[in-house]
Amino acid sequence: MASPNVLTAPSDDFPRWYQDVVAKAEMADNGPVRGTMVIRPYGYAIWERMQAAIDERIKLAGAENAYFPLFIPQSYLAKEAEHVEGFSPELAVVTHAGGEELAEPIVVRPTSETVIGEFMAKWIQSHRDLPLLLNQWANVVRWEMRPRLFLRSSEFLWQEGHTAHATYEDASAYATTVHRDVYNDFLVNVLAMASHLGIKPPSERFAGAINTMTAEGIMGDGKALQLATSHELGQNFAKAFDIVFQSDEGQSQHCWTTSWGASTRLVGGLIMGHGDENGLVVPPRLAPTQVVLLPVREDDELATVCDRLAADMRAAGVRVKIDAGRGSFGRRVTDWEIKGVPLRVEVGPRDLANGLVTVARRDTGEKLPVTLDALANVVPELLESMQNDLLAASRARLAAKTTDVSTFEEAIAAAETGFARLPWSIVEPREKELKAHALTVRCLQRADGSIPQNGDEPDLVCFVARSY
RNA sequence: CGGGAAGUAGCGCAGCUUGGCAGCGCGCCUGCUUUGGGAGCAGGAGGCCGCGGGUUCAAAUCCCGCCUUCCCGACCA
Repeated sequence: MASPNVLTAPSDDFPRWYQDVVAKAEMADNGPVRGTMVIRPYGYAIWERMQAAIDERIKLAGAENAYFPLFIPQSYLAKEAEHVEGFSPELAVVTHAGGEELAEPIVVRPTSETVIGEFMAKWIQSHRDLPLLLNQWANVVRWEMRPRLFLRSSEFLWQEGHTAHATYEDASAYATTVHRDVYNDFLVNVLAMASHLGIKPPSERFAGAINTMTAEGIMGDGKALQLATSHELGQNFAKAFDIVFQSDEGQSQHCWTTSWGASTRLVGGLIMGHGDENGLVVPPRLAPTQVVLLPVREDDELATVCDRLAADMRAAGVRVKIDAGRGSFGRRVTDWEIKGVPLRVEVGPRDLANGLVTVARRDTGEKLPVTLDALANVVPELLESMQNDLLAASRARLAAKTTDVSTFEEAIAAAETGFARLPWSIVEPREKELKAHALTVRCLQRADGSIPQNGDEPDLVCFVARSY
């Protein structure tokens, strides 16, 4: 595969490998202000495809896109006690504007529950206005002490959904639907990433929520990464912002609200979840470029063949790029491997003499000869197999890195390399002790693996791990 | 924000101890030869030595402050 010294080996120094991939796959650069991120075209193309896939699912779940302001009056944050307490340390606050000190400081949104709550209160009058299902794609700012590209930046991009419902049951069911049909469906069917779905213990809950659902993935170094979250906010924000409706019996009642989000952190999850010693591995359904055609040298005949093959594949719905004459063959191979393009088609005179090209899979490195005429039929099948194999590999990795244990001490040992799964009743009284080992309870599940309604259910199991 | 390390060409680094011409490898540009796993030769361009102040005849080098990056903690999508 790639020559040594192109990338740091992940087994050697995982954080350095991650940075190498981000830099050499041309995903992102650090911005000039600490914690800020410049997302480069290739990284942004991946994010755009994530956005499209998530947005499609959000709309299928019935939510509509809208946009709320970046600037929020500081007083709004203060209306919900837990919310302001949770976010205060991370806020960026504007005190001066227009050359003058502001009478009331303005907060740069860390999340939009408060400002959206204010407008939900205005828009909702009747039970007929419910449910109100909103989503926005936006940037948010949460000041970070220890930033890392994509994983933790002071400004990041995300979608945040905000909904209001007439009853607890409706709100809870909707949050669960989003978690399963938007997030998990995206993770499984597009990102090809297996995760543990569950609820957060109270200590890890979103500030102001009564329940937080999470999808916890496993990274190449055995650390957990929260890939998406959905919150039931109960009536906390409805009471703080007077989001009330008249029921069909004429009673004034507070709504039940939810919020849910997934961010550019998913790009970090993609890198660390699927990447290998040769760089990024992008699942075919996500990949901005699914196939790269590489003529082995600059040559008119090879170029003609590449053009024809590209046209054939595009007609079959495949996203194709041709990379000719940009340096040596080996260099181009390595560059596209680092970028994780699923399939590479090598076009050279030796194969062509036999009517063939060579197709190489990024995930397995496997190469196979394919006839020119068959390529446009074979490629979609290969892409589909690779998509399925990546998901299977992710599931196998998650299973291999999840260890069932039965004591607190065993959990601490097992969490060195991944998830430790054990009864919540064993961990709950000693949860604070985990901190000393840099561990947290990532989520709670029912014994059958399903998502609990709340943390009060008996016989829950928990997953303990190191995390990002 | 606490502890540690570091910032010199696009990237990786040497030079700093003992102050005295700004260096190396890769990349980049031009030309030629090449191209089936990071090509070769020749020529060339590229620097506020992180920023600001101080010491000195003289600072990449010594001193002070700040900024940024990386690692380990505390906080988090």
